[in-house]
Amino acid sequence: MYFCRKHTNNDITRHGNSRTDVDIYPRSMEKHITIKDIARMAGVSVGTIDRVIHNRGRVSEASRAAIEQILAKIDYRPDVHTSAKPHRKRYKILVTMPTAVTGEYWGAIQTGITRCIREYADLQIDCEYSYYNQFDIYSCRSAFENIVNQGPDAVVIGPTFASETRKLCESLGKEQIPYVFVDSTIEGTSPVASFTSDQYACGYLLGEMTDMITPGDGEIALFRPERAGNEASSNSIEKRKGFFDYFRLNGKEGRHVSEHLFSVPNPDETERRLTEFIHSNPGVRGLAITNSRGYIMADILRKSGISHVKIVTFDLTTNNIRCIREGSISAILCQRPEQQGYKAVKSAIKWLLYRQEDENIVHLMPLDIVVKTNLPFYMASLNE
Amino acid sequence: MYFCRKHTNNDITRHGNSRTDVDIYPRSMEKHITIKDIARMAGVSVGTIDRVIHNRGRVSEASRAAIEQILAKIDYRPDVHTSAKPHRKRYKILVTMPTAVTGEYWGAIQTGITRCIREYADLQIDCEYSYYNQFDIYSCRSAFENIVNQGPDAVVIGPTFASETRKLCESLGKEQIPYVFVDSTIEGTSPVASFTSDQYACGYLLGEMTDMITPGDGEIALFRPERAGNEASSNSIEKRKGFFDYFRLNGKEGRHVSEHLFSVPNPDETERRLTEFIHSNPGVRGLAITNSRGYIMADILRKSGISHVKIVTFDLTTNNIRCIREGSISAILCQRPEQQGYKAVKSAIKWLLYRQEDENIVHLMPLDIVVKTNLPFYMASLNE
DNA sequence: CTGTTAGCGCATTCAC
DNA sequence: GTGAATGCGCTAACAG
Repeated sequence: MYFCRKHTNNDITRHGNSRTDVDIYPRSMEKHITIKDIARMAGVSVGTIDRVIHNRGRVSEASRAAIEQILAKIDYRPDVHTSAKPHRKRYKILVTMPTAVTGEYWGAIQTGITRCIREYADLQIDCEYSYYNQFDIYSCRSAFENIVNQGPDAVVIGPTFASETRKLCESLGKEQIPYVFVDSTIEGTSPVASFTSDQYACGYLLGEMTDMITPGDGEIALFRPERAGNEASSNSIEKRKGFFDYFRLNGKEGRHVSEHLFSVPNPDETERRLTEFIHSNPGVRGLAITNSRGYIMADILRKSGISHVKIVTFDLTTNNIRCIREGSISAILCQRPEQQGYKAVKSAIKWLLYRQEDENIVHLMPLDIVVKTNLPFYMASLNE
Repeated sequence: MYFCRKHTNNDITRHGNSRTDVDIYPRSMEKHITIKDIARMAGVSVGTIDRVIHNRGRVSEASRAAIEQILAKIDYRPDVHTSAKPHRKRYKILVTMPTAVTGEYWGAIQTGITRCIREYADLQIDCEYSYYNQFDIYSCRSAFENIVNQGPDAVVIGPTFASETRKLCESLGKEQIPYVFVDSTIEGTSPVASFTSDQYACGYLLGEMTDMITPGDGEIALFRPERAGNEASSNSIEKRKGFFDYFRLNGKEGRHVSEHLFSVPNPDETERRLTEFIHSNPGVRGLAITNSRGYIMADILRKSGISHVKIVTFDLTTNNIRCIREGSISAILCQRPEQQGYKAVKSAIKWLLYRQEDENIVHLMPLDIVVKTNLPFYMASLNE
């Protein structure tokens, strides 16, 4: 593949009363070079150019060398739009991830995915989904086992179980099928790109925000989900580390910070334990929750008539949105799941069309801080 | 113009072990309808179709009616990529705004603009700039007077002076030249789109954030720039209103909030007055600045050895970035200037190419909250 | 191995 | 008023 991209030789021009300290801006005045031009330069036909550009073989070494020569010199960029047309190929992108529920995390990722597919509707792209139960490794395995034989041109993976994912990636690698990750990335694989966020930083920011908004002398409690049986996810561990590092590295040892587990599948017990905790620790003024379940805490506190405890949690889910509007949650940290989905598909498409890979494989999403006032604007921007 | 867009009749399909609560996702399986198809249906030639689609006239009423009939029924969307080719037209987009300085607000807007131009480099688009001095109405006037005679196909306007801008828009309107606004929008004009943020909400959020991070009993001081001579900008007024409304509408009357002016062109006096203010008001724990000059306050306080005062300001300028890294500024509120520039150009291009206007003219940007921890991720995302 | 050519969807002459 | 023909940049099928 030989798609040279030289952004360096844009001419720099000033006009009229223009003044600026911003150095360069492209004016794209140069004539766009076509394969026809290259053919003329090389003294061969367009067919030959096409063959060497796409490594289709059946080209003499002499021609190939000559053509690669000038290809290296010039700034040839194929007109991707006209080139997509002729061969009439439909690309099939397969998405496999935990079941997407509207208003929850994976639902947001899916929203971004569909938006991207829609935006590229001109191109012939099919998108199919294969969901699995993120709490059931067997469900994941059976989903993953059926990926390759569906003959996708590219796969978007929302991973949960590392070993299963690695196995899938290995099969995809053998078949030369490109794949991208959303939400998290798995070591020992070779994705075209992955869109995720720095979990340690998430935890650190959780610490910073909770510290910021919890009145000076108030105690802080960290709540982490209790994983049924198996070990905590690595995400959760990283977050925890970041959270405590914030206090440790910023001279906040004076702040009283405690740590607790809560059970997602068992809300009754959580309610009982939290209520008891709050009553026996009246000095607590800030609650930090490492996942999206902050609304559970908020609802419990509201039912108990407690309003002096600040809550910080993750993800703009329907319930969290409700709570931040009510004022029962103070801040929500978001990792732009829509954008993750959108960008994942976009990078897959770019790879399929132009074999164009990003210079960086891992894309860390920004960590957004959403409070009551900027919520509506933030939400409006998600659909754009 | 007759570019129907019906996203409604996408077929909805489920595959394999797919399960979801997210209702629709487009699969774009349908054959793409071409003008050839329409010609066949209408029993005319493609030329005729083209004429009615583009209102070029020279079509019998009978044909026109028949064609519009089926046009209304079907979901015809022109293949924008191939359609842009043939006429080989270069579009010239003219950008006029206050002088852009790297690392400051308008520099960020320009960054977004150039990024968009670069992204659409396939299309033949020239971009030229005409800067003016935002503090000098004559400079603005002379820049604006030279816009129309440069023969732009579209104009991006970063307005400062309302009346000058209105005059410019009027000329553009006469010439049928489309224009879009960045940063703020001017009443009484008809832009294709405008990208701005809700200034009242900015002020309100400034209030909320300052309140959140200023310890319970600390006093808060609002600082607004003093405009030399002329009245305060409407942006500034809106922000001020939002700021005080936050405290008023959220039962925060107990909080002591004072208001002050500072002079941008006269830093010495500002330093003197601020130092005096801080010393004579030892109860102050939070400073809210309605523009990007928070770093000035931060630097003054740092020089005075004062570290117990939180500062909240606007815009990710070089100086503010430095201060937030140092810890002398606690939070920065951003209105995504890069995205404003990017989207402004994008909407201009879309209009030029497809006459496609957004359903909403005014696009309110999200208000981002940047603190020390999420700063690096936020900055990294700006170039994507 | 290589050149030629027929499309792709659209806009634009240019005859009729 | 209308249709046929040409070109845009590229791929792919087909002759040599």
